[in-house]
Amino acid sequence: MRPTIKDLSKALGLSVSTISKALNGYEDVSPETKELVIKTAKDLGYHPSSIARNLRLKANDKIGIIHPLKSFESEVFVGFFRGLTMAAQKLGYNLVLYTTPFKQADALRNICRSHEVRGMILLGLSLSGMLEETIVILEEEQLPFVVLGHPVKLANTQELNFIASDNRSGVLSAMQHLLAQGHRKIAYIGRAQDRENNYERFLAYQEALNEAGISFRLDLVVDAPYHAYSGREAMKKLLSLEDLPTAVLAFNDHIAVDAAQEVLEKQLRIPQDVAFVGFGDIPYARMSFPPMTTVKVPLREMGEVAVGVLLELTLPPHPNMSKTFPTQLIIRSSS
Amino acid sequence: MRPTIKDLSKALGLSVSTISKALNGYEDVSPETKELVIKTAKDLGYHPSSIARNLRLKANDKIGIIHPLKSFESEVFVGFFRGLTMAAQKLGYNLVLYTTPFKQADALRNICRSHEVRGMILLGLSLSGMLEETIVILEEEQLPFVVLGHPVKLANTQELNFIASDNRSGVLSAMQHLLAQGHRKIAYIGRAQDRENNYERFLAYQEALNEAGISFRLDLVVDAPYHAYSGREAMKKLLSLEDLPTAVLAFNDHIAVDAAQEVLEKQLRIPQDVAFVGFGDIPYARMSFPPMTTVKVPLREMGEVAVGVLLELTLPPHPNMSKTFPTQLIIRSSS
DNA sequence: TGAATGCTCTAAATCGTTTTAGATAGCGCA
DNA sequence: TGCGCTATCTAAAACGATTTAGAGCATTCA
Repeated sequence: MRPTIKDLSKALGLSVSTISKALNGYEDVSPETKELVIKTAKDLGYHPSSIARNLRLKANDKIGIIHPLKSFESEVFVGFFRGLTMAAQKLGYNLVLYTTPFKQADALRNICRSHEVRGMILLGLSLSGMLEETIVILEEEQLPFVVLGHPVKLANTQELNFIASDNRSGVLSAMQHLLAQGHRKIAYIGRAQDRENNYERFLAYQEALNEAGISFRLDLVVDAPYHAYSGREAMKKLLSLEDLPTAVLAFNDHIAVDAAQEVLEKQLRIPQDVAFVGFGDIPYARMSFPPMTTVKVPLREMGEVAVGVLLELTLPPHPNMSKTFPTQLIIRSSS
Repeated sequence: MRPTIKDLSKALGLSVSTISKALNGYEDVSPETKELVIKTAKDLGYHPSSIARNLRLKANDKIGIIHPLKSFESEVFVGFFRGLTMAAQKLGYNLVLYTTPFKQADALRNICRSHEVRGMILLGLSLSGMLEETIVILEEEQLPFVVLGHPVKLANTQELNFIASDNRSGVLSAMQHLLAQGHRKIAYIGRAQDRENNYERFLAYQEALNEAGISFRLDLVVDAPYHAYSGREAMKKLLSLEDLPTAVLAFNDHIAVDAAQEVLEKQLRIPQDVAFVGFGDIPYARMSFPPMTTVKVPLREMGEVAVGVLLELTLPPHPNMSKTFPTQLIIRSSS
């Protein structure tokens, strides 16, 4: 069995409290004792039990992440994770992954009350419809949390803290890029009916068309559900039109790269026949052929900031700390 | 403040121990009392503190993962994470991410002794040279662990448990595929000097050449260090040779796709001028252009099995449980 | 000399559970 | 009536730390 503070106390003939104080830098321990305790602790290989400490202090060095099972399917989420781990590592915290769906409905309450994490970061819950439910519980339990990845505006809740990208300006810059190249028939592949990122990007697409005096064509908007081949399927629909688009703006890079594949296989050229712009700048946007023009979203930075904001939330007072990150158009050879 | 078991005890006029027993299905509590306690617990929103339980029971529902900061850069690791989260979720465990490098050298000892995880899964530590050091500590602390992703054979340690892919048969099948197409000048891009996966794959490459009666050409082997563009750089070297290779076997898909890009930009055709085979079958092997022929490694399954093996290790006795997973050649249009 | 002060140290409570050992009461039976 | 048995409940210790309140002792000052 590993030595506890009691073993150390016995070994030195000192009280448990003196040991604890010596180890935690209290003033009322003589320098000699302090030194002796530290040395003996090292010799015996003593390390305090973080579980016991947490119980006593109601504190901990962990940050929870609530995320759906499929998080690791998406390069975007992986980008967030990159930032989350970096920030956590830098600040001395560890990440605990709580993968939804939870077994029981109140497993989350359990976690909240057990003081095992300092707060929660919510990732990708909106797709599975878990977001609202989760937020209600977290607010009731008064556990700080941050929503990472998209804007969120809910009725019946306090003001929420979220970390999102500036979808509007991102799409506008992408559209301006395409418009400047003379494109007038620009298709959009992505969900139009959803909320959050989907909605904001689609809205901005329409706004850009409007601004340019181009009338919106419903047949140039194709829905792309969340699965691996939705880009190709959408592109097939677009290529079957009478009046073909000359450019495609996709909701994300994954869809864009997938759609581009379909175009290449049909022996069409990119960007001469169809130009492409994605969204996100995931690593493979650059690895794809041709390299994909895209709107860069600072995924890693957003993850890092999420951790920072969460930790600030743990120290009241905390005004709303939502942050929207600027995006940047990265022009590659697909457009 | 959240209700504790004491609050419940006061509210019901029953002793703390009765509450605890009622909630934990003991036999010496009357059915009526049991029902009442459960109902009241629900009404008051009582949930036991997992921290306190863990302290008392010296148990927990967490599995630790020690991994380098750059894990999320690699699709291979992300594939492992996919399996890890799936298995953990299914079995009711949560994952705790310990991102190396640790602050202090003995932070790991700390974790081991605090009983905060049931065991550790080691991911990608060999690259940073942390593997041996970590293993020594884990063995000293007697915390069960599993190495995921590559074979490992260390001196001075007990027999280790690892989860790896069958590199040899994977490379042999890839080489047979290329040889069957008549390729004789097959290049290899990857690290030849390293241990583990690198070494095994390179060895199998040589073995296949040997078997086919083709003499090994040193100029057809190009080192590819671990960074984003190493595939392109290696390919540049290969394309500057007098006697060009007609096929390329890459250490992994990332390198293969990157190298293929270079070929395409030089206006060469794939697979007519140069055929490609990767290793791993990460998602973008299929998304790349042209879709990449590759050796599929069951990343997700390996992650799942790692969790299973680790949990078995926590219940003695445990013989060596290393597992090597079969691979599968997936032929796409790059070859 | 006596009181006050300062320096170390310790006892004991506490965090929220689980579990062992024992208490109490009711009941049947001789 | 008294004994033993069963069914139900409780007291208290334990897990491993931190922290408050106070004890003991030497020194200093009036």
